[in-house]
Amino acid sequence: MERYAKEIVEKAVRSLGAGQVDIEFEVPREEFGDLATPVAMALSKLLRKAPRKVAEEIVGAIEEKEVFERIDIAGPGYINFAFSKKYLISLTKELISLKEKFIRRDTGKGMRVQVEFVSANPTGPLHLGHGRGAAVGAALSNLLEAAGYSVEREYYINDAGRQVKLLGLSVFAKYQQQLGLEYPFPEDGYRGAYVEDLAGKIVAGHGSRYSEMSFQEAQDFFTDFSYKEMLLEIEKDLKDFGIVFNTWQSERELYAKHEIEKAIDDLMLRGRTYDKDGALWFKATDFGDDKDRVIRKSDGELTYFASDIAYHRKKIEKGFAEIIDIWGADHHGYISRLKAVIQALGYGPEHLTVLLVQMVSLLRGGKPVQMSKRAGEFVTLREVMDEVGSDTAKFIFLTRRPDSHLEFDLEVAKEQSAENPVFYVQYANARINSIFKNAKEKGIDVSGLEGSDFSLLSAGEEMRILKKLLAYPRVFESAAVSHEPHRITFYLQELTGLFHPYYNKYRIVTDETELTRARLALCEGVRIVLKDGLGILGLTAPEKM
RNA sequence: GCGCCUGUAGCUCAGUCGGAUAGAGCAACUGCCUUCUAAGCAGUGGGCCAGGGGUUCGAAUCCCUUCAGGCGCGCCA
Repeated sequence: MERYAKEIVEKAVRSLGAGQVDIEFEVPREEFGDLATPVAMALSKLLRKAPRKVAEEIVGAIEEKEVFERIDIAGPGYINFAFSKKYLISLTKELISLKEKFIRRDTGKGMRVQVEFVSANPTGPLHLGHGRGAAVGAALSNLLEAAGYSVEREYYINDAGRQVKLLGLSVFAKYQQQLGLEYPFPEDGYRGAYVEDLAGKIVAGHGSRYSEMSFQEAQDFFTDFSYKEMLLEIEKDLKDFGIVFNTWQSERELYAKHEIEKAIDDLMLRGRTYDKDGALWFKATDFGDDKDRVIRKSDGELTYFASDIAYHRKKIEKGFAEIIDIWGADHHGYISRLKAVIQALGYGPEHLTVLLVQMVSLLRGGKPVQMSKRAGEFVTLREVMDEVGSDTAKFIFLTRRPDSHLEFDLEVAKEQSAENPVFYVQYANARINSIFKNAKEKGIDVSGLEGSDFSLLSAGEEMRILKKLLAYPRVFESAAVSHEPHRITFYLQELTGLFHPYYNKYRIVTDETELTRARLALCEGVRIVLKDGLGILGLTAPEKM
């Protein structure tokens, strides 16, 4: 509904000869109307006329008067629009018959986008911070896909570095110890209970077969076994959390397919590297990074950054129009060097978007829970899923801006469970479902509701719901372009915040068949939008609660 | 020391790229179930938008600065 209003106002402004102006709309407080624009105030300086005078001229130039019930000039120079009921009804009918097609404008036009998220090292189970990244990444992917982009959801597996080897060593040490042998546990080894479990599995499966070996001899087996087990667990956790990936990119594979050398050669050919002190450096400072970065150390080992270069080069080669990386905020220092890589490879820095998801501090009953993967102290995503439920956890993650710090109090999340906003939203869907069931039992025809007589909807609550429904495309669109799924979450709470009181005050299914059908149509609209929003957020839409 | 993020109701958080009287949930208190689901509804209270300067018709929002919290600054991964 905003799109059309915008065209109308744009036309009017143009006819005043004001040239190209970006027309902003906002949704004002109800008594002012449905849409408002401060454009006259912005123009007043340009045209050197009083804002209210400009507003009058704009209003005078508007031709499509029948769309609006009234157009007012108010305050310092706002133009407030109130749509005519007839226009609102025609749009609502479209919503009900066209469903998603009405909601979505094809902004993406099939452009390919990759969203990489979670990408936790397979050296331990996923913890709560990964859960936040997963919820946000999945929701963003869904959002972009719905907006017409072709989205690839990728998980990058760090299966090549020192960390997985350290996991292997940790398990090896526990294995020896479980067999009653002396073996020093590595200083900075992984200490979680899952390391014992991995060792136990090897003892159970292979007995003392590796007890006489040095780690040197056994490391391939221990490392591979351990990280692959962890990866299986991670995959299962994500699956149970309702997160789907399309591709899993292994770091080892980059090595195996010589992608690393190719990438380094590429940068060398482009003249973006140099040798110093026996090491190979990338000239990150050419593209605004603070310092140059080492690709190959003087001992010949490649750095982790070398893999990152190859990995991002591969993303580019796959031909994505935009690459989105979702990282924990503790990695923010790496943005500039990777943007430098993108540019060194000949692309604009905007080709890569890094979305930072801020840290999650975990509390239990107001007291902080220390999180350290190495020390084995952490609360896993699995535990949180079991304790508070996936939908609740996701909802908590998705009611915050990704870049705001999050305090996740397990006790509060559990206590609130009964009163949790997620249920409030889902409950509306269940309720509507129940209403339809009731209507069918009473023998009411619930098909072809877009053809019902909407003019029978006269209550203020009904018009308010209707307008809220029609505002959804705007919310959806803005959430997609700004990469902020949480806007959907808040919107759904507002929508259901209108629906529940309405339900409570009015009876939907009555003896008056036509009125019933009109109200059912309104419910149908709510249901369409609710399901769409919940789906994007990756939440279930239960039919019964 | 430098860089990034954050500071809004008792708590957890929104605030539509500068707009009208700053919002929601939770917590607290008072009422509502013979009627489509009470995971609901009606109502009450609650704020120097961390502090201070500036920019302009107009600032929670932009700039400067101070304070507080978090994170990051390796030939680590």
